[in-house]
Amino acid sequence: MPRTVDPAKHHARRLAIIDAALTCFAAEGFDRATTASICRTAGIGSGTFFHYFPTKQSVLLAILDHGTAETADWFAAQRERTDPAAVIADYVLHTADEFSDPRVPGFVKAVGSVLADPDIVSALAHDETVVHDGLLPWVLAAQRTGDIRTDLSADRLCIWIMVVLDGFVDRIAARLPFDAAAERDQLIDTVRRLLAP
Amino acid sequence: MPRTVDPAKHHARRLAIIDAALTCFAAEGFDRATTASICRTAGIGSGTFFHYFPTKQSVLLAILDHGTAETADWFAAQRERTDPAAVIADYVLHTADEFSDPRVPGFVKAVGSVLADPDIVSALAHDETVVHDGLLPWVLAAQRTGDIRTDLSADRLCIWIMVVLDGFVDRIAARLPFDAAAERDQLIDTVRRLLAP
Amino acid sequence: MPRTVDPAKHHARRLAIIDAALTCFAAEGFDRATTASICRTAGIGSGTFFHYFPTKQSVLLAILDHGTAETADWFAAQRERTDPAAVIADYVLHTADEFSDPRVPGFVKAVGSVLADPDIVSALAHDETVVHDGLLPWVLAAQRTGDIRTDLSADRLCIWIMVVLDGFVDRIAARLPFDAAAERDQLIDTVRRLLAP
Amino acid sequence: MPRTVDPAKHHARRLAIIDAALTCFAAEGFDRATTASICRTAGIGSGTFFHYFPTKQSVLLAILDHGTAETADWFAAQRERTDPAAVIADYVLHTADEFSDPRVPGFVKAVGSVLADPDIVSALAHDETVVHDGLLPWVLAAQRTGDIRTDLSADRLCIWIMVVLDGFVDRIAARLPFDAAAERDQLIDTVRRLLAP
DNA sequence: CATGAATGAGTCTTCATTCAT
DNA sequence: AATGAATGAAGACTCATTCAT
Repeated sequence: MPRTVDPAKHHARRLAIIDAALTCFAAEGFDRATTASICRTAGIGSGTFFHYFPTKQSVLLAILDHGTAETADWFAAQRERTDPAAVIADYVLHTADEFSDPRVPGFVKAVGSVLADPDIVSALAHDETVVHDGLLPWVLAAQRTGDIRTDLSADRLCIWIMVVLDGFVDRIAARLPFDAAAERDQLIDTVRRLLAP
Repeated sequence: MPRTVDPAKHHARRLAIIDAALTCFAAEGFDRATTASICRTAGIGSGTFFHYFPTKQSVLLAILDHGTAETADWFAAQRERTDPAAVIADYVLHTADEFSDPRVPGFVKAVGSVLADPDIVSALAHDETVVHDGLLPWVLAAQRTGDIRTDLSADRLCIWIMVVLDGFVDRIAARLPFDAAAERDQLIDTVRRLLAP
Repeated sequence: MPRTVDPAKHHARRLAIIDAALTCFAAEGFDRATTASICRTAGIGSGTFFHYFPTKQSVLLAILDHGTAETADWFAAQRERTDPAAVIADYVLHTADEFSDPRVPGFVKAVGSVLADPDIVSALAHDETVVHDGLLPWVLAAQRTGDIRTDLSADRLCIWIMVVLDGFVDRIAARLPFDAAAERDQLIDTVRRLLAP
Repeated sequence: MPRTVDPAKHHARRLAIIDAALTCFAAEGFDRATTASICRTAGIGSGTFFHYFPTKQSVLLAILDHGTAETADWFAAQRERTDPAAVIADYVLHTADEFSDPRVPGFVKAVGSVLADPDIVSALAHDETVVHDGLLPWVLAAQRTGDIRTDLSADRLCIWIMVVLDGFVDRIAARLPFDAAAERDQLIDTVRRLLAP
């Protein structure tokens, strides 16, 4: 049965390429990362790369989609929880932990240089939506319980949480003397101060 | 025996090229902005460009140096002031206002994609230092007067102010529904919450 | 102990690939037609293609051989006829009819772009020879009966008939306002004028 | 005055590239001729090529335009002549002579493989129009003087002249034993027979 | 036999940079 | 000083072909 050689293998290799591309984009930026270097990192030939992805840009989109899906999964896993403020705090910490993959901050910067591309922008917008929509019910609930301030709409509070998280990742990416682990506490404290009634 | 026909003209043209490059980098990112497009924007020939700057990268450095110098000037101008908390707040607002030049957020993103370059990193580090050193005495003074918290070192407070500012500029650059003018108040409030004793 | 599961099936599939290749070459030219598109047209996998033909070029040769064989068959079928002038005229019309397969003119053009290849040139030369040798006895006979001119050698008359036919197919391939059906009469008249004593 | 370095030089080099491309296309066909080989033939760097022509295809168009312009010039030069039949005969011989450039027949074949491209088709259509419109008044005049047949419209006679010329060039391109010089007389005789009343 | 995933040589094209004028 | 023509290194992507299953 020589139909599809092995769907699992196909999927695994696709993931391997995505992973290699993430590494390269993070280390060199989108434009400077060559498909050749991605192939070298993934241990494949250039033909294989283009067998899985039609363009260099399309791997970037695949990475973003992958991240968005993971975020959605995370929020789905919280569905049964009852303490909204804790969920919000956990999300902040969860995000901070994701940044402990040393490639993530570099990757975030890399994406910044492709914001001219409408496909990328729309993928990012979708990701923002998923985060925002994931956070919103908990923020609303926390406002209802009086755990957090109500002078700002839940919508804007979500956005400002994301502002602080963005600043945090930027700082890590800058690789200045900034101990991400040590500052984790400060991050959660800052968000708490932001949300305090 | 005048060497250069007109040193003032030389300086003016240099600034014009820097400005054109800022426009192009902001709009297209560093790698995608071509020297040709910078020349077109500046209304000069490519030969002229390389007469003023040896490489494309060198204009980027010039832009960064220019920004750093302006920051230094701003802090120098505050030297006589007496209310440290107000100076800090003014710096935050001053920075937010700089972002009202629609090119700045785009430019910040553009720089993010060149962080592999040591010259750029060192220029950015210098800029950080200038901000940090500009802010530090006022933060120390404000701590001394009891206006702001003292549970965190002045050094780390400076960094966290910059975290929030970085997140703010990211959000503007993302061009999401984020009204920079309207959120200015929220920005200063967030910094106030961050610094509150 | 049958070697191939079914020799007839093998032959049929070979023909199907030849036909698909003819379609693709005609529509896109030899270089621009990809083996992938031939496979798609034939409804087979790329592996199968190379199972039947060792190279893309070899299918082209197979198409040419196929056409040459058909021409030889046509002439073989006339062997018993007695009116040489009519056979010549019929050949002209037969050729014109072959061009009514809309792929033929395009295919002829496609072949034109591979004339650098010695194998192709020799296949074409063989085809020319078959036409020439098929035509020659009838032209000689017609000269003997006085039906056509004798101031030119039979050999050169054959060639000039082919010149006119070539021009005709070119014109069809150009898809200019040239109604092949309507011009059939004109074609036969032109050949008649060419051959008139 | 360093404005335009030298328009004459620019034009000369453009022509040199066109000439080199003609050589390569004729020898290898459009698709197989690489821009690299054109550059080598023209003795320039690849950058220079793309400084003069935006794409490989655009040189092909330039060659076609060049040929069309020469045809138009030829007809313009005949404007004062009074013997229409002689002008027609001269055009046929003029065209045959053009084919004595050994590259022309190969080039004509090369063009055949790009007929999928609308830009090429439209350039060819324009060329056809120029020939047709150049020939038409003389054919009409020759019909009026009774020098040539009138049972076919002047329009169709023009087309059939082109059919014979096309067949002639094909034959030369095939490089079969076909002595173009010797067959020149036969060509003009064939056209005469075609046009005879 | 039939398949399609894997390959890498080869192509067109871009663009920072040089230099004669 | 200012220009823009010339350059060639480098990169994304295509596609004929191979081979394990």
